[in-house]
Amino acid sequence: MSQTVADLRVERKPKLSETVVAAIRKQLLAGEIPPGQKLPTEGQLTEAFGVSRTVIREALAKLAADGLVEARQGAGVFVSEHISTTFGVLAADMGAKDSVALNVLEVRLAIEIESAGLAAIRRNAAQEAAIQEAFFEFERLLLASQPTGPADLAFHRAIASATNNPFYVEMLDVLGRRAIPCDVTSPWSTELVQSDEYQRGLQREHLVILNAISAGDAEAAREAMRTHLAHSQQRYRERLQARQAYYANSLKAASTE
Amino acid sequence: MSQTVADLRVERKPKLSETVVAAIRKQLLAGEIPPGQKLPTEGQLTEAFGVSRTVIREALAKLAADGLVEARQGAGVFVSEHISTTFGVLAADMGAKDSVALNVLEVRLAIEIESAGLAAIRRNAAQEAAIQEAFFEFERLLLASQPTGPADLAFHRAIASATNNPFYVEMLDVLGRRAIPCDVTSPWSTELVQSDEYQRGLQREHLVILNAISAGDAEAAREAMRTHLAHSQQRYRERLQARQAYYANSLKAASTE
DNA sequence: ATTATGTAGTTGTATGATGACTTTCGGAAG
DNA sequence: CTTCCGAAAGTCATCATACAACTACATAAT
Repeated sequence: MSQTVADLRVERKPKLSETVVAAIRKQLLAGEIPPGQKLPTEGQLTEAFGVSRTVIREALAKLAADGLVEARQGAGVFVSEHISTTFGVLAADMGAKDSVALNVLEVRLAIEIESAGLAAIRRNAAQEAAIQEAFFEFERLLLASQPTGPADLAFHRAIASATNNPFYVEMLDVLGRRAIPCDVTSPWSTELVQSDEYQRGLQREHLVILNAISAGDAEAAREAMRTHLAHSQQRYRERLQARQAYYANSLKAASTE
Repeated sequence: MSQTVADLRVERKPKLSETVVAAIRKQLLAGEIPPGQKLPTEGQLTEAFGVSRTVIREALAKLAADGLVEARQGAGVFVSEHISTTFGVLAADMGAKDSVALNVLEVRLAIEIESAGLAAIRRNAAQEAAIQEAFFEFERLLLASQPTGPADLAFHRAIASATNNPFYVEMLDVLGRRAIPCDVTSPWSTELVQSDEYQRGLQREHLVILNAISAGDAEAAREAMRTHLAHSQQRYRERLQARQAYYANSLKAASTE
């Protein structure tokens, strides 16, 4: 049997509750609702999201399982105390400075290396499918010459999700917002970032990670992720130097003019 | 009688779905349904447990969130393949808070492993001395039969500091506040934690880490830290179970009174 | 002022129905 | 006989509604 072809056919089914979970989680991590405060009632959320109360309840149950919120019968659903404060402080500290960005990237490296190893051990079929889907989405965008940044982020996020430890995802969300290797919105994102060769290299590294996770080899997955992020670090440094050189040149050009 | 103080006890309202979750989880742990196999349908479970489908669905959603099962629309609910490695099996009877603590501890594990590796490479003389100092301080306190918790924390903190990346220290502070393996202030910190043999084991593991960092061997440092924290995880689980047993006993004693 | 009580609001549970998807099985075509 | 196709049954996902249990707050009674 040729299962290779069948493996490529991975169509994911996003459950409604999952999208609601993602939306609410985003708001909670952004600190839009202070800890200890009461969330909107299930009825209000039902109207806001345009889904039935069943979906809302399932989403809230998932968030409660993750420890982000806790429901009290008759009173309401409340934001847990410890979570938001934990990550809110970190997020506040991370300014837009590049020196900070490099350090943050290094912390993110630690998180992702371990999450890759755990994902290799704990992933289930659906989670593995999600990782594959992100990989092929990257491939598709690359062939279509479209920005691949979101797919790259989705790839790493799917891996974190496959650890079945919600904190890895939250950490990645908080850290990733500051230091994304493929941030195409950055002002100094020149053709270097979007070059085909550059992104091909990314995909090669992604493939090694994907294979290791699929094979359930934690050690190999960690090592693959380590080299991948180490390379990302290197590329990031090069881009910083390139920008620095650019400024230096423009400065010199201005002085000679 | 002043029941207000006694309200702190674990007289929470057990939701029906939680009961069902515990029952199914126990069956899964017992291996009554082999991995990859299909669970009874929601309808069958409603009859078996005598509750509504709402409760069954919520219970299954919680189990799916823990990574124990996965539901495929139109097909059924199946036992996940990699059960033994997830935290779900540990969270059998413990509350949500303990489960969160274990997850946080796992994230801290990722941070510390990498920080050990970086410390081995980047440490300067003063930082290496600080690590050694913390190590010997632990030794001194141990011989003096005094609490070693602070020294243990200082040891890990010195390593994080030796990475020359301030975020590692900050990260450790934030996470450590939640789940400190050597929290002597905990009510369930019995003689198990303070036993000489227990702390001797800690020191042996510390020594391996210290040697690797001094030798500048990043790989060895990471591996040593990994085993150290993995053991800490194991000890933490045992203490949670011990506390659980303690509460069960006190409850039984209260009922016979 | 304090206590008791009621009332509205919220979450927890039950029930029924419908849509979407998967599997299975039988029949038709080759 | 084998292969392909489609109908049908089984199952989860979602929706809608209703009631029960509980909480918080306002109100009334002492």
